[in-house]
Amino acid sequence: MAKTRWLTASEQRAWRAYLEATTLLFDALDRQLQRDSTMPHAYYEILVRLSEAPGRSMRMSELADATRSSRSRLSHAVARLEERGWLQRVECPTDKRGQIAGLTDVGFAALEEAAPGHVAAVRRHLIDRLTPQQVTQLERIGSVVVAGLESPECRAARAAQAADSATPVA
Amino acid sequence: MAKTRWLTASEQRAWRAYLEATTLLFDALDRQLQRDSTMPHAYYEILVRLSEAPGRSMRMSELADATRSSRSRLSHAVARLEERGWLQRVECPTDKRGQIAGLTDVGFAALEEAAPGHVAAVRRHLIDRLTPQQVTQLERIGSVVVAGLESPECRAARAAQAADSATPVA
DNA sequence: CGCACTCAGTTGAGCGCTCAACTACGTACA
DNA sequence: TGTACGTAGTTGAGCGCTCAACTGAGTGCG
Repeated sequence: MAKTRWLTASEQRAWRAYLEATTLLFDALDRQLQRDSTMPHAYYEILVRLSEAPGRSMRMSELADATRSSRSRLSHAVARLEERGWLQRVECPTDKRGQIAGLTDVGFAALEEAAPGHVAAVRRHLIDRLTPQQVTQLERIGSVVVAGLESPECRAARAAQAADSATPVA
Repeated sequence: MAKTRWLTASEQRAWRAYLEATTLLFDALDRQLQRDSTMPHAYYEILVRLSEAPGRSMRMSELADATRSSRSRLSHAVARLEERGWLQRVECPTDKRGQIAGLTDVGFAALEEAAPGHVAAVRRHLIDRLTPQQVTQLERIGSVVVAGLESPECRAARAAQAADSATPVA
């Protein structure tokens, strides 16, 4: 193991600014959605992705990938959303292991009601505070980071838990 | 209520890239810390702030501000950390309402052991993927957002819950 | 002083998330 | 065809966080 490369002063300023901004921002957005629309942000994301999908429905694993969610998280979340009547699960006709989650009309209405307030909050706290250049910079930075975390070695690391337990002795 | 100003295409790309990057990144960092050092990132932050404070100790509310945490969250977290023997709470001599949280030697040792792996992960997934210009851009963007969310009206909104319940009739 | 108000911090219920284990179906290959 | 492995999704225990309510100490003012 090599000697630790600590962050330089400017790297640390950047990391902390990003960390604090994100903590405050996500907390604020979650609070707004929970207060005005009784859902956490993760649920909102699920509704958005489904609303954009053809037939307003998707396979569970596609939906998990689209929302950057673990399968377990999605499974719990969809169960709760189904209890509310916002989603519905049906079996996949071509693969009996599969489930297809579909947005109901009630769920779509809930999304339509939640969206304006949420978008306003995203603007107020983030987008409208940035210059157009900064908006572009943020997109580039985000894309680079996503690409890195989606690379084969990282996906493997995320699945490692499963791999470990599936390899009892060697 | 004015008509909703939806995000433009480029704003939406930026917001989603940032959102996805942050979701993946924070999940990865949390997993790494939990796996290698048995603590969530929020606990790590508490240890870091205390380790940097004079006497390795701070008032609870200062610590809450420094970590961008709610008082409730901090209170729960400090209780858990105290159970592990990493922190210790003592009464404030000048204000009997106050508590001072101090890092123990065991807690400091836990931080020293966790830090290299965590910093390496921050580098691997974020800092080392960015150009020096992007590091600077990220700092500027983060600072602007933090400033906005720390402004009077936003602090008020965060405290509104307390204010509401403290005003039974009006 | 006495009373109302504010501030510091804690508490417990409820909920979403993680982890690990599990079921059940699909696939490859001898 | 059988067996071993991979894939899709679910489940429950445990834990951290939020919200609201609470205790108890400081503060302002008649």
